[in-house]
Amino acid sequence: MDSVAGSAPRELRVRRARRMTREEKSQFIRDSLMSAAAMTVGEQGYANTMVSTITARAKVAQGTFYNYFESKQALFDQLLPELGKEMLQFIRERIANASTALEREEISFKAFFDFLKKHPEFYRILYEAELFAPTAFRDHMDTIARGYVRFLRTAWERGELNIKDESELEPTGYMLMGIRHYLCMQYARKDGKSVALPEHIVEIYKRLITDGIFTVPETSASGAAKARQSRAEGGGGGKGV
Amino acid sequence: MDSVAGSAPRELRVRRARRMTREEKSQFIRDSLMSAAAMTVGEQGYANTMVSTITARAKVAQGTFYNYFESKQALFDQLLPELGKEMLQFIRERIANASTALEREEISFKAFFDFLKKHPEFYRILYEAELFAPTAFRDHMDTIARGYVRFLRTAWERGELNIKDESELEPTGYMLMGIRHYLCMQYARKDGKSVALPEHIVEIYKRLITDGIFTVPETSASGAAKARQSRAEGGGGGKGV
Amino acid sequence: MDSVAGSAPRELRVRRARRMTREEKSQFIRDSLMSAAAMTVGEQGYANTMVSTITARAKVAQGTFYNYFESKQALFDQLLPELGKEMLQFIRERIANASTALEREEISFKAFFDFLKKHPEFYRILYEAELFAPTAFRDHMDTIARGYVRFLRTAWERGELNIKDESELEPTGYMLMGIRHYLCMQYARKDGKSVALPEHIVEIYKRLITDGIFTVPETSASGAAKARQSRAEGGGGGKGV
Amino acid sequence: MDSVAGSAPRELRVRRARRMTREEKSQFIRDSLMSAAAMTVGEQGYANTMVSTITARAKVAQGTFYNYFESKQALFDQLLPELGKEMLQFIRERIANASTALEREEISFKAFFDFLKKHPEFYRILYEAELFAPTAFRDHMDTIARGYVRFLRTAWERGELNIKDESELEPTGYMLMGIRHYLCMQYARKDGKSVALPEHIVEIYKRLITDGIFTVPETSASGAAKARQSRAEGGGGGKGV
DNA sequence: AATGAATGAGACTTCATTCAT
DNA sequence: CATGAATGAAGTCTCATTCAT
Repeated sequence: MDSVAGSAPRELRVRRARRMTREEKSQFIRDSLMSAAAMTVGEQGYANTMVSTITARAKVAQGTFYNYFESKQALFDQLLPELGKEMLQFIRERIANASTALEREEISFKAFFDFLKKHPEFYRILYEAELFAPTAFRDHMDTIARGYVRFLRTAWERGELNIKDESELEPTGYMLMGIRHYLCMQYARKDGKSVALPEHIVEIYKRLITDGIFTVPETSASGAAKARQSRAEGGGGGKGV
Repeated sequence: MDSVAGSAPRELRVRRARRMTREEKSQFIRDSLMSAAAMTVGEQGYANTMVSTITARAKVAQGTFYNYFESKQALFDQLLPELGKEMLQFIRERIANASTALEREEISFKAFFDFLKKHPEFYRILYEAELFAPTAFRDHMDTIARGYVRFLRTAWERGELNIKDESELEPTGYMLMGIRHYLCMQYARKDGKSVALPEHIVEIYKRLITDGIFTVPETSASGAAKARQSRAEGGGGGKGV
Repeated sequence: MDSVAGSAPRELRVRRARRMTREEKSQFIRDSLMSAAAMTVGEQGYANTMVSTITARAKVAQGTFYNYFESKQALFDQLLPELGKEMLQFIRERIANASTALEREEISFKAFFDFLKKHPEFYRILYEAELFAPTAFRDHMDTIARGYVRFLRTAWERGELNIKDESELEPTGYMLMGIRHYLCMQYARKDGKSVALPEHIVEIYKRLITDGIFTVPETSASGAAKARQSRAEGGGGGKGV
Repeated sequence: MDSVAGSAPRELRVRRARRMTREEKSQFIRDSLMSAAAMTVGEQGYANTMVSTITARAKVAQGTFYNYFESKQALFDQLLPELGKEMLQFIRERIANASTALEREEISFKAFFDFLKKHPEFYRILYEAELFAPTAFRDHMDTIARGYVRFLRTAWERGELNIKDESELEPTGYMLMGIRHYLCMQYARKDGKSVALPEHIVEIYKRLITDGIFTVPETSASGAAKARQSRAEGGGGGKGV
């Protein structure tokens, strides 16, 4: 399947239907079902997605569904993995030529939202999976987290990270994932549909992950605090001194 | 109601039932229903929570439910607001004597997880509400975000924040909310139940919000980058270089 | 009870409540319930009349209902008899000074519709009773029919009726009742509410009961036919010859 | 469908079930449901007819019901139209060779009761529809009334009617309908079941619609009155003078 | 394999009646 | 007696899954 929810050239395919081998046809139906399910879940959520809706959309009979999937749940369990793989591939291609860790994270961050724009259904498929396809959700989160850990470890070894211990890598990854989710929820959705993330949100994201948010209070009088203080002066923008 | 889902000393109360006035009894039943609903949603999620389960748990007849709530959905819509208010109160009491913004955020952060430990059902009630009580969810999120904005603005005016423009306050709030959610999801849940957040996670959280994660690359050669560089030297801990 | 559904001077009575004896109060509540039931049935029909609606309207508690009536059905069973008696009384007063049978029937006919205008709820109370208070309905119909039989017999003995045998009296009564019902249904109802019967309908009614509808065909060549023929000529109005 | 409520040779059909095509089977089930509903409504009334009763009687699962009808109400709304059409067809066939208007009305009148004997359930289906399928009821009544108007107009144009103005046609139709209903109610029902209408009732009906009931009093001294007087003498049967 | 109708468990909700105060 | 909340039986409808063709 090229794309779970891709609005593939159905007509073309249908016209060729006669020439399809048995296996091709079988594959085509499976894809149709997955695609129909993805679109429906994207629009209505898992809870409101009925087998009858999926099959109607895929233009097959209800019974056919059960020739391809054990149950509705079985399909749900495959939805996120398939689309998730696509997403990872999509992002991977973008970050290929990033030089620094920060740059890479920025590209990845943007790519995520670009993917979402291309696959608006992904938002619900992903975030509702915690409830309706918990295993798939866990796997996906693990995969993403592992990816982060790998990436962060490399960066850390190059001194590009404010991190002391290896054990901080995973939590850091989850924090970044949480940020992504919430910025997505708040700034990349409109009337239940995915839209592009405003550019300035990207900037704010960048600042958080580079500069943090809070300045360390004077009282601690640490070297770090001093450095931060100087940074605040240099960077300007602080309201008072 | 002391607590929506408080596993109050039911037996004791029941024994006193005879002395309850009508109004007290009415209040008691409403509380029982809310409490039963909260517990059930906390354990099974909104989707698997049936009126019959709630009433069985509250030890009343099914019909009684509808003397107190218009519909199952009506109760669902009240679940998060009630518990959410409690949570806010709980946190507010803790942050009363925080001096700096950072300290305040830390206390608030910890308090959230303490509340969760006390009310393990809150996790699902809160995060599944996006699906099953969308209005309540939105309201809650707005409330929290507004709280953050207020708090952050004050901090910002005191120069305790790395923020240039007021418009960054809200996104910043959402990012912090996202972090909280994901740390909660990953580190404060065990077998579907809420557990305490490990102490070291708090530390990592603190670092992120103060120092950020990534160091700015040399190439940009900005003042901020320099400062950061010096900080990295002073603070030590960077593995490489 | 002066009137089942009479919009009696409630306020007045309430003001006097303190002076009511126990029995008066009891009577007042019963009347209120009957009245509330009558209005509700008149507006919504028996099927949609709930005990809670009745008691709310009568401004008493639900439980009070069962101090006055065995069950909802028991009240339903009394509704038609009470209002039916009123109707009969109302009509009886009007026909007191009719001289001929025809005149009497006309007055009675008109009085029925006048009563209906005064008690719009009577339509449903009466005609839905066939379903929801069958015994009361049967009794009512029997009563009306007996009244007709008595009246018709007298008229017949005076030679004012085209009837050969006593056994025709009852069916004749029922036919008149059916006519009344259907003219009522079709011409004295507007948007589910009772309205006045147009005057010309009364005229048509009169003609039917005096002249019949159909002229007897020539072929029978009976004396009656001849007479009728002459009547047709005299009365004019036949379109052709 | 041959007949909505026809107690068709089910067993025979079932034995043939294997040979039924899908469409036939589908039609068979729909018929079974309609038939079961008709019988049940005929016996118990709309109010006491439950989906479970219908499906049990039709020997299908409850869910099957909803493959054929949107809701219970939807079926109710179709019950009268379907059976009503049958009734009209039944009557139409009978009146084909009536020569005079009076004869035609007599045949139609009798045919109605014959139909009722064949379809005892029709009584409740028809007359309870005013409450439980109001639109269908109104439509049916309109149809019947229009039929009457058409028929009466023709008769009137041939001079077979005692009517002066076209506007009297419709009310006349309704009066005849009302008579039919009440004679049916009183004389063609026994223990809630439809039975044949006694022959002498037909005679009484005929007299009413030809001769009317009341004789016009002398005082008016009109030609019509005189004619009627002579008729009364000629026809004999008046009890005395 | 495709079809699409049949199945039936199970959820929500209503409301007459009961009952403790 | 009045109150009004509690009760629970009963009914409608949904939809995942099965099954005969």
